[in-house]
Amino acid sequence: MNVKIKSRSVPFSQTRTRHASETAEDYVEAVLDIIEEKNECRVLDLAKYFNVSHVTVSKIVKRLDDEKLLNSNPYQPVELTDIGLKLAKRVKKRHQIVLAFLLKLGVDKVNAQIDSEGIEHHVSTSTLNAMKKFLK
Amino acid sequence: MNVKIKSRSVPFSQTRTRHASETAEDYVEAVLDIIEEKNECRVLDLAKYFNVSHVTVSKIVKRLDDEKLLNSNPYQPVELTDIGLKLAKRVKKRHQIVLAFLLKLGVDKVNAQIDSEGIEHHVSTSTLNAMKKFLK
DNA sequence: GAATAAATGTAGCAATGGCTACGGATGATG
DNA sequence: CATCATCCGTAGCCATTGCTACATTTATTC
Repeated sequence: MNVKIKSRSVPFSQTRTRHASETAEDYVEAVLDIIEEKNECRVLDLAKYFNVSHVTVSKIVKRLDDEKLLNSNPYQPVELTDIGLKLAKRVKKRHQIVLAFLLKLGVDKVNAQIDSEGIEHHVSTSTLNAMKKFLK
Repeated sequence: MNVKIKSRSVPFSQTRTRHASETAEDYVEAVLDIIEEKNECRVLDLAKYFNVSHVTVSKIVKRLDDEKLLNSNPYQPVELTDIGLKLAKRVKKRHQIVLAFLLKLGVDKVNAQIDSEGIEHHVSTSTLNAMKKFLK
């Protein structure tokens, strides 16, 4: 009963674009985290957070500034725009749900932490709701 | 005493490298799927599968050939090496577990299918085991 | 206020994953 | 066996995410 090849109407399309969006989500979430902790977010904070060079951060910040998710001025701390803040809060909430879900599922803290960061970008509303239900 | 920023020992490191590995996993799995269905896997089969141009496939196939995951000769079908086959089977199994898990969790078929493809690359052994347990 | 350390920016390179345009190979079919 | 459609490879472009090396700005400290 040969399994039909999954007709991939959308899934794998535009990998590069999708990765760029994931980066945007990771960055706004990180900026929110860092601001909550230190009251400001510098390029170097992000570089440490993601374990990359400040140059990489600088480029991405520039792009996210263009996309109106961040406000950045030369040699100044990075700030979230209203849009960026909304996105960050949404992403952070989703992240927390995924993490809590994995923990309740029985995954150890370290792996739950790591996996939730990778998984969160690939969770549809449908899956997120199923996770929420499970958590109750 | 302010909450420590999650010490990301490894998680976010080497995003580009990580993405390349995910691509490798996706490709060997796809090759296995396609061979099981049509007895051979051509560049164009992969292009349709991933909804990209044959050029993109061609480049990636070349890289995976260099990495000894595939055997490819000009104008010939793509084949899996022993290493590639092992990887493909492992990936496919993991994929199936994630998919079954999402379905049992109550996610609808369409979203479970899509999400499982994104999630599978970010599932540690620990999380995979928790999913297996849940499935029993 | 000048020197210095720290933080950012800029230039320029590589790898990955996209593409279009074009040319060569293979295989059917007349 | 010549033609032609299909398949595949190559050239060359772009964006993203990495990097090192070097320049500039900001902040501190003497």
